[in-house]
Amino acid sequence: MARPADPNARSALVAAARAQFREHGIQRARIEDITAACGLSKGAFYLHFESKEALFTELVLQFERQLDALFARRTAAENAFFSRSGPFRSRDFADRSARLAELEAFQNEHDLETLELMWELRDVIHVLINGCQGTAFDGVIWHAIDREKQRVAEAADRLKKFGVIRDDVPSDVVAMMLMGAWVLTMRQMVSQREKPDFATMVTHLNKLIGEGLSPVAEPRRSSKPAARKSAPVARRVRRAAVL
Amino acid sequence: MARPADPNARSALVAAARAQFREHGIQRARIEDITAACGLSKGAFYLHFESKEALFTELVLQFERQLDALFARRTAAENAFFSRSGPFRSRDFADRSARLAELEAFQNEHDLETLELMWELRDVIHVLINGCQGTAFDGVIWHAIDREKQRVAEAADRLKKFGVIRDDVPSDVVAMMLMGAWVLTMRQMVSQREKPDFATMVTHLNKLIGEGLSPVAEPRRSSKPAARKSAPVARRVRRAAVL
DNA sequence: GCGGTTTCTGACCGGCCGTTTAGTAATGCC
DNA sequence: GGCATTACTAAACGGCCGGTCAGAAACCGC
Repeated sequence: MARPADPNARSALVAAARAQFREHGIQRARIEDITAACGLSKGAFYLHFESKEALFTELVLQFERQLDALFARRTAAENAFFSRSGPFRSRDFADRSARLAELEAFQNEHDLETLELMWELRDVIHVLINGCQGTAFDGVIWHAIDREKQRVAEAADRLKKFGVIRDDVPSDVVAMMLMGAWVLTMRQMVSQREKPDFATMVTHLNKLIGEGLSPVAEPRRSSKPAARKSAPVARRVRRAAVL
Repeated sequence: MARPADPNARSALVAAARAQFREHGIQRARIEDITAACGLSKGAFYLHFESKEALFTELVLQFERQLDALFARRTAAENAFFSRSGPFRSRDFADRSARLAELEAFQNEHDLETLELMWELRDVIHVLINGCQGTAFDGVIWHAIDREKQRVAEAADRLKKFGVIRDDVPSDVVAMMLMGAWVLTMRQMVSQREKPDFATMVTHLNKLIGEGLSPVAEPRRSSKPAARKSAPVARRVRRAAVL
């Protein structure tokens, strides 16, 4: 054998690199700063990594793999739910409620898992949002967000068909709001030292969206002036857009 | 006199620079590419601009000035509205509606103006979001977004106090959704050739938020089981978070 | 056409930084 | 301790590109 390598040099370099990337972006992060932070010389970097980009690629791939896995699981769960749950025609209120509670439960769980991943890799995400224009990673994060946005929009469409949510608000607007809030959440994470309370955040977010989406009582049709027998289950005051 | 300068060289350079910035970010945009796109030589750039950064600074300042102006006008309008409109205690439904309609009207108008500005400078915004980490412009756009977010949150707080919107959803969550949708809208603009239909987008966005925020009928208090005489103005089904 | 003036060119400089490499230090084994 | 082997260092290399400047070109008034 011979001189053994510092066993934690590599992970130290990764950590230091993440800090530098977060601070300066990929382009302006300097190798020498990364190695200096670990008490190593510039050249030592290349004992562990092919290049600066290779290191970052590693981080991004890790992020993408985990995100893909989450996405796949969530999509599968949604598909299973909708096919198993059938067309929701049931008038049985208890049944509907139970089904919706199930949907809510696993969506919430997936939300939290996703937020956890984002927290773990928040510095990488920050770079992917802010500091990779013109690099090979340009657009990676937005691609993921668009995919997620589309998933939400499709879920909204399905729920519309089942009459679970109102159909006079375009699904892509709904998706845009929901995912937009996620983007701002991601953005905030970077400067936070403590992990925020994701659970209540998700709850509030979904509450607001969910209730904004609940179906409106049908408007009186002037062409069909027949008196309704039963009161509508839900009534809603017309509310102005005031923000 | 002498040889006259090309009268539209400067504006051509600005246009070419914007395209390059949009494509590659500030750092990687090359002076030579900018000038070449105008049929000029590298040196010519410096006849018109101090430096690459100076050119971009000019664009950013233009953006900030206009955004500041819009923000100031909007804040002033809101303050005027709330102080003039008083504490909204009136039970007069017609009066309330008229006031809210007024609020809605000018918020809508300001939204559209702001979107127009963003469309105009969408390439600059794109760089401010994606391509300026570690530069002097790092955070500029997020600062503006945070300011706007805070404005929305404060407006929501005021409306809560007046009982116009429900108070069980945190104002900052509301603001996050609304501004998040704006961020995604900005993001989308970059790749769009045609100006999208801002008016209906704003309408849908505000409708969804507005109605998600409309006050819920008071829950029955078990401690005060006295029968209510009049039906509540608004009732809402509990809706699960399903996206 | 000519002189004077301003515009514009493009070769050049210089710094920065990623990457390489020749050399040195540390370590294990005998 | 000596040797083989591997880890690590630091100086040097080289490409890239922002910025400069000496000179060429264009233009005006005459």
